[in-house]
Amino acid sequence: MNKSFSLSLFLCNRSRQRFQNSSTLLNKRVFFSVFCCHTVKFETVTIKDIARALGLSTSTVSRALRGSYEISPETKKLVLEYAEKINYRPNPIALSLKERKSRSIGVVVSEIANTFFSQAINGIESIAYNRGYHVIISQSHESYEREKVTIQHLASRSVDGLLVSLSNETIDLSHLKQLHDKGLPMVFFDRITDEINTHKVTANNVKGAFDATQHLINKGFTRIAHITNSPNLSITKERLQGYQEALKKNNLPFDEKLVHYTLHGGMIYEEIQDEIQKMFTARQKPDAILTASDRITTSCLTALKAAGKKIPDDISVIGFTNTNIAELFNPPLSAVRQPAFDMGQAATELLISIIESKRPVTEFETRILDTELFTRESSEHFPPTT
Amino acid sequence: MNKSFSLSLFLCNRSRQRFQNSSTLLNKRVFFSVFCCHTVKFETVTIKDIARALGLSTSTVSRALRGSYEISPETKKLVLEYAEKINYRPNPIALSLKERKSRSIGVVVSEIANTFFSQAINGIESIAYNRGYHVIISQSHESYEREKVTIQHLASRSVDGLLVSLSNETIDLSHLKQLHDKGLPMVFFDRITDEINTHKVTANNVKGAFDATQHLINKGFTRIAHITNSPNLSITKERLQGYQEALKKNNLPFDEKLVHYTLHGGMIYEEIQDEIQKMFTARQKPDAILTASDRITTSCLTALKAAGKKIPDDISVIGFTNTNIAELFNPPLSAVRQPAFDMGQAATELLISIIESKRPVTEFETRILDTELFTRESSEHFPPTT
DNA sequence: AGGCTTAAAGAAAACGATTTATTCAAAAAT
DNA sequence: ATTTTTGAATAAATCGTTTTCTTTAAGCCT
Repeated sequence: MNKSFSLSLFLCNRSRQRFQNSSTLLNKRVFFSVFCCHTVKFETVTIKDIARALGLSTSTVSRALRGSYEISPETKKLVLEYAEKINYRPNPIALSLKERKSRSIGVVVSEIANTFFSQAINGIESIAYNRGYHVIISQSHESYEREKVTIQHLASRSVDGLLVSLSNETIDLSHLKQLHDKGLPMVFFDRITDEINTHKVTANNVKGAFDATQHLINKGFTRIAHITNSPNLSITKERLQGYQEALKKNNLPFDEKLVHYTLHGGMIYEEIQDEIQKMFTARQKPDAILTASDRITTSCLTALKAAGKKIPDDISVIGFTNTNIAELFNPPLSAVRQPAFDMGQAATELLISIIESKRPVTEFETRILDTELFTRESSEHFPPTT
Repeated sequence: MNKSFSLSLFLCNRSRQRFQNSSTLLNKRVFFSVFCCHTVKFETVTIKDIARALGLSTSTVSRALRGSYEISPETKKLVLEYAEKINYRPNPIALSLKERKSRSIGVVVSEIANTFFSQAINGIESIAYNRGYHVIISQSHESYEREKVTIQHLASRSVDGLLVSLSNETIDLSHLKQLHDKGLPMVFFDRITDEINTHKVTANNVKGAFDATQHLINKGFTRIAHITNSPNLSITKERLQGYQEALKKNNLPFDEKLVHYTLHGGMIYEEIQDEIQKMFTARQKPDAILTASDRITTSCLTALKAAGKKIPDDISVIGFTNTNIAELFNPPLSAVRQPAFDMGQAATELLISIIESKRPVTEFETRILDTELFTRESSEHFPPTT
């Protein structure tokens, strides 16, 4: 009695819903629009369907599905079996609304097509998927504007946290500060900032640059140029510091003119080309170059080749890059490699720890992971200085 | 004045479109809901707050925000001004629940750290973000199991459509067929299939391989090996076909032993190394190699170098790859380049057209985009055959 | 003046799930 | 024999919006 009543009520609701959908169409083919209402939809099974089919209430079904002690074993079995049979999957959107979280994290990097970032993303993904989070990747393409837009995009309540590596152009951090103040969990990696107090993960750039510079000095180079990102970035400052420390330790003078900043991190080839040009028309030419990032390194090699410069005969090169084909270059490229995968993993673990923390997190850490130096032919000295 | 209102309204609508949600498997959910029920929450302003503050009903506020004619100009102004003041942003999750779509699309590729795919993703992103869709990228790492899991993950009602490039291992397509039958829009790109009737985007692999082979033949090579992906993939068949057609056209015999399949697409270095080994221990050694993908190409070059083979003196190489530093290789690498960015764009446009179609789409197209051939030193013949 | 239209706003249902509060027997305790 | 407890299920509120259905009051006709 009661049962049949609720059934008919349900049917009533169903048909009303269909009607409502159809009315959004401009024409009046009501009967047809039942089948192709508005945009075509993916048909899904809900908890209501199970409840109706078994003559139970939605609350009972919900509890049965999650094994609540309040439900009798027989009912549980019934529900679980039927759910399995009709391949029921909870609607994650409804869950998100209820629980006020989306189980997704946003990642903002300058470019995917960059060996460092794509490896870091693999690290991020490896942790996130295991912990049940989706990863939404977006690129700033080294533009402050695009970074702002894309972060706004992600943040409008659709991600539970953010993994950020700042763009070359970014100076003002208010777009991030605002979100951070509102309580959106975020972790910075690689290109970090002092202005926001949260977890951070970075490579030991000071040591990486120091080691690379020391290596060049050991090989006998004395006028070492440094082509680097924009001065805004943390990695720029850290790498410059390592470079300077190595010079100082070896009593070599620091010449500002040997430091070339590129505001787009090698994304604009002409920018690098110009710097190479300047380098070779200067009165005092460098004998080696330390490049500060993946893109800068490859653009620089391309520009040197275009300018007809031979490596290492005319000039030596060592670069920060995560390519795994440095060996195949002509000549094989000496490189400082960052632990990209591990950095991505560490950043994601830290982020999820904030997201899932039961109380506001106030103690933050900055993890610094070691780089690796690979010396190959591109940093040889001709003639060798034994 | 008026202008600023319509602007804020516009921003409102835009942000509303951007949304993504998570999907989780039933059993996992249980664990997490227990685990993080008191997590710190991102404070947010809702339509209710506005209604309460202004002494209006939520329906009035909702209508005012979207400029309904039913609301008086004064009320509209009041609401819009207040919404602007407290920085109201519609909750995309609630919208998704209501509209039954997430405005997000899922992308499944084998690897991000692959020049072809990262460029294709740039193309995908460029269209998707303009149309107000989030992009969720996931990787199969060439594994059938991971492809299945990740697609299930994406599909459990959290994405509006899927952009798929199949893994090397995939033979059985039932995981995709099932979703397709249920009405989930999907478009295949690069590694496509005949078994599912939908839009597809691919490079002209037949012509690409034909041109590359013809180029090698023109240079005087007669025993051309082909190292390629698993025989399951469409691209494998197409490239093999182009290769065979070129041989046939030039009256060269087709030798099956010269075709080397790799089941993991170069992801496992040893696999390539073994094939190279076989190649050079065979009775009849090849004089040139056509490699069929980015990873295979680089792994192959690494293996040749490790085996002490000089290119092009000992053997010539031309490969499918989208790297933009082919010039920097030793020697500069001849390459067939796919229009990755354009392919990503085309696939995304087609997918969104299905998603937003008012009626079920039954007519599908397969777009075939031309490849480009770049000849460099790696495919020279020594001594030259004039 | 009574009936009709219309403008403007509010109430309530809906999206799909969870959860608190409630009901209703039957069993246990007084 | 009445009250209390318990087991098992349901009703209803909630999450934030949209949208259909009502209501209210003012303005307009005869």
